[in-house]
Amino acid sequence: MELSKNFEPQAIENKWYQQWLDKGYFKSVPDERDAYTIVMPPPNVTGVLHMGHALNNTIQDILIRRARMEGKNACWVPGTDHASIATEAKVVGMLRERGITKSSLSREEFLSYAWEWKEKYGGIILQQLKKLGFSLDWDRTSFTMDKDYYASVIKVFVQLHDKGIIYRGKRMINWDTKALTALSDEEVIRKETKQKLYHLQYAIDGSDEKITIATVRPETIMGDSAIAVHPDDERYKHLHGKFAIVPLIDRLIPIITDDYVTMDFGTGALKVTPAHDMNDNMLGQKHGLEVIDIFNDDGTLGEAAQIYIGLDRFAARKKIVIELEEKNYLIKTEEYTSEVGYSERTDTVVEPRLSLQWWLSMKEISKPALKDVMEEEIKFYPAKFKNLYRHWMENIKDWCISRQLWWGHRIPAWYDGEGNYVVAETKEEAIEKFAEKNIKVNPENIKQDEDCLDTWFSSWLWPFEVFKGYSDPGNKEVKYYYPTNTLVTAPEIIFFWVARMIMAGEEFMKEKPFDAVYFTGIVRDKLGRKMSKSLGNSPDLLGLIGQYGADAVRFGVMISSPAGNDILFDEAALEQGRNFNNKMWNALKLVKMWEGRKANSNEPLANSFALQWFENRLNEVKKEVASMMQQFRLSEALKTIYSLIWDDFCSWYLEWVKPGFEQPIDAGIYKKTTEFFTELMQLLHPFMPFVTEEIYHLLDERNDDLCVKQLAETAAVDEALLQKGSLLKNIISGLRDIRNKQQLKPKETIELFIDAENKGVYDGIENLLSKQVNANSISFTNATVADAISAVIGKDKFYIKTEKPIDTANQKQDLEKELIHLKGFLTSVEKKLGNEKFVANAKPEVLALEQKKKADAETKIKVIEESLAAL
RNA sequence: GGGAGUUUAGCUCAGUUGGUUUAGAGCAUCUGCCUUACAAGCAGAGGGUCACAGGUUCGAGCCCUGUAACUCCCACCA
Repeated sequence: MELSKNFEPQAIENKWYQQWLDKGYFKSVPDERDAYTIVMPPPNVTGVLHMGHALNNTIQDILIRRARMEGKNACWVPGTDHASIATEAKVVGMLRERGITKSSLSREEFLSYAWEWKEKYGGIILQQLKKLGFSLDWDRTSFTMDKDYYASVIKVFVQLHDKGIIYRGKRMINWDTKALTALSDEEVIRKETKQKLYHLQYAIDGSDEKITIATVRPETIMGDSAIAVHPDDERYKHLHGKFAIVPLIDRLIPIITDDYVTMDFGTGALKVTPAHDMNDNMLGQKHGLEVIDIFNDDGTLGEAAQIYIGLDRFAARKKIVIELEEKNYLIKTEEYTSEVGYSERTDTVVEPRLSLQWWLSMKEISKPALKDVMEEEIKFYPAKFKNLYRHWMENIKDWCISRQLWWGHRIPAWYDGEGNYVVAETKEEAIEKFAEKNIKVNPENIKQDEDCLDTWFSSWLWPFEVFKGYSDPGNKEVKYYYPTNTLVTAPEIIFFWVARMIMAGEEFMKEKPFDAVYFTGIVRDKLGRKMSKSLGNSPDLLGLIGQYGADAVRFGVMISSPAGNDILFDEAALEQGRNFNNKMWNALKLVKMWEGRKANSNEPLANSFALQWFENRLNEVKKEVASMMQQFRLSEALKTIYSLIWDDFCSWYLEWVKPGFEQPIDAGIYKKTTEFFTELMQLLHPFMPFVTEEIYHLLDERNDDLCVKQLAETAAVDEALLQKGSLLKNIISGLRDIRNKQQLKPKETIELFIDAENKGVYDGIENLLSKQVNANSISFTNATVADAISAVIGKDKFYIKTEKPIDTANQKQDLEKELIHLKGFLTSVEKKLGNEKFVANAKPEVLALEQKKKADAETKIKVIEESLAAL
């Protein structure tokens, strides 16, 4: 069979993925093996595949494929999140394009559009994930609004309400004036924003005096309920208990004192607007102030504002500033920068306002979850996120879980129209509950809450509810798969999701949801900028897969992704992956070329060192990789395998066993070589599944699939043999360097003389040495060889005779350089050994090592000095 | 304002309880090679007072103190 010049990923990716699916390798059912379970963080149904998904899921696939090859029952569960607010925004946008407004639709009509949208676009991202070869158990695909899942979310709400953990309350919330919904604190992004600090004069009632306050929100003065000053502030002491007059609307407000006020900020006088500021609200409660909400839901000014009614808050600000200035209330404007909260979804400035919402009390429910992580029942990789987690958990606030949206799980609260409500799964149950409370209701008047739940109130159940652990407690599946093994996710959602999953796991399963959390970095461009639509630096992933191949993309994101660090994405890494594919492909071509030329040679031992050395090297790396995988050092594991294949296998081993041009290869060596190749492919397979599967099948067409080939036990490593290999490689490189410096062409042969300290070291490697440095003879000697280039490598002295005249100057320079280095080194070692305290305190093995270093350096110096003298 | 992290070669990073050369890798660079698997390649080389200043120690990239720069998280100074 003729193999193509280069590896062609496009030709084989679909073939293998289809075969893996057809053979059901990714399917998992409980059995007697150990489970290895990962639930995929469900992407939003609005999502399209981007680098973050590629990174995140490649890591999961590596862990899952490795576990599968280790003989575990690997189960990786896919799914999508309904993404309440994000999806609703998309659907509203789609409707707008069709000329339909949400307000013109009934809830049912809107939801049918939303479902239509979800059916059409919601599965795209999962289809895209298949292109990267991810070994997900597709039969288990879940959705946070599947019928059963939906029912569980409702049940959870009722259960927590009955337990008193969920309550309804009017409190300050973050209001999104565009999406027209409340947001949780986590959905508010604080950004430094340039603003203006306006100094406004309020007249004092019954006096000619004025008091000046500073504010960044002059449009809220109509909502003012007081002016607060510090009780000890001498400037204002005479005003305590007096009233000020709000400009433009001439309302009287009291001047109150509170030590919350900072005397040296602004003017030391603060306008208090309890309806539109978290702190002012706190002050308002303390002092029993009136709450005047001057805004409509959409951020325009309402009736209560009295002026500029219907105008947007920012437009109103401009107009009011002009009016205040005209009427001499504005006396100063300062540039001022502070943090302003923006909605994560709509990027509009969040309006703090008092609102009746549903809340989840976090205090008790968070305790076991904090313990899990602090006591390492759940291990975080990297561990630094433990601190972050602890800090958040210890300062946790109640979670606002209601959203004024339709796309999501509708809150199971029922109102009788008379100001009473109950929480129940169905209307029927609600009627019963009303009855229990002795509230007479007319079933016709009972209305369900219009709001739905925060998206995260459903996804926090994900690790067990994908196995129906809540709806069908103790079922076979949840018992087998839960707790899951590893969660792989971005640190950005540690509070949104990770923390809450742990709480839900402990609350509903009485058990942690996973053993370990691996936090990936954020994918940035090569300049370190976050990937974003506006910067246009987000690469077209499907395009890159087409261009470089899925394996190269997987290689590229993994090689530049050390655990816990952000990854700087650079297409060069993909090129490296593609080149790696070709390297392996070409090695395969070489081996396949030998296939027809096998012969039983009488002298297979001639090459036995190469075999033994590589076998040990392979075992050594297998052990290293196993240990790195355990510690989630995936990037390092990949680098190690890469170097094993490229350097040790291709550059050294294959060159050592390679027969001469058109010469036969020993059958035993051929067999061993294909075995090594197979093991390499197996080791690499979790990282690069397609190319390895393809090569594996081409190595031997009788092979079953690599995807499910079980890893064998690793044999012990012979250190001495590895050391001998290193020595041989050093000598070869050293002699090649000399050949380079003497400008010897590859074809020009040399005669090699070795003045060896111990000739035995060269047993079994002489022929490899002569082959690799193109020597037509090797002799051992104890005398100086005339007219030869000399070099010291290791502890031995080498003489090279060639046809060409020797460049002595060059050689002398090299030796002298080496001598200076060695002498410097020797001095440092001697200094150490001359230090009594070192000799007294250092561990014996350290001392012995230093003594050995000294002796070695001394011999080398001696040998080099001899060589120099002979020049 | 509080907290965490980072700072090692041109770039991206290893460096695991302080002791294996006078600090390693990949990429990039330079030199020589179209050598019969691979020029998307081969062979070789150069490149770092480990951010800075002190300290502890026989010995510090690693431990301690301080400084600087950058990054991230949290927080109610209008």
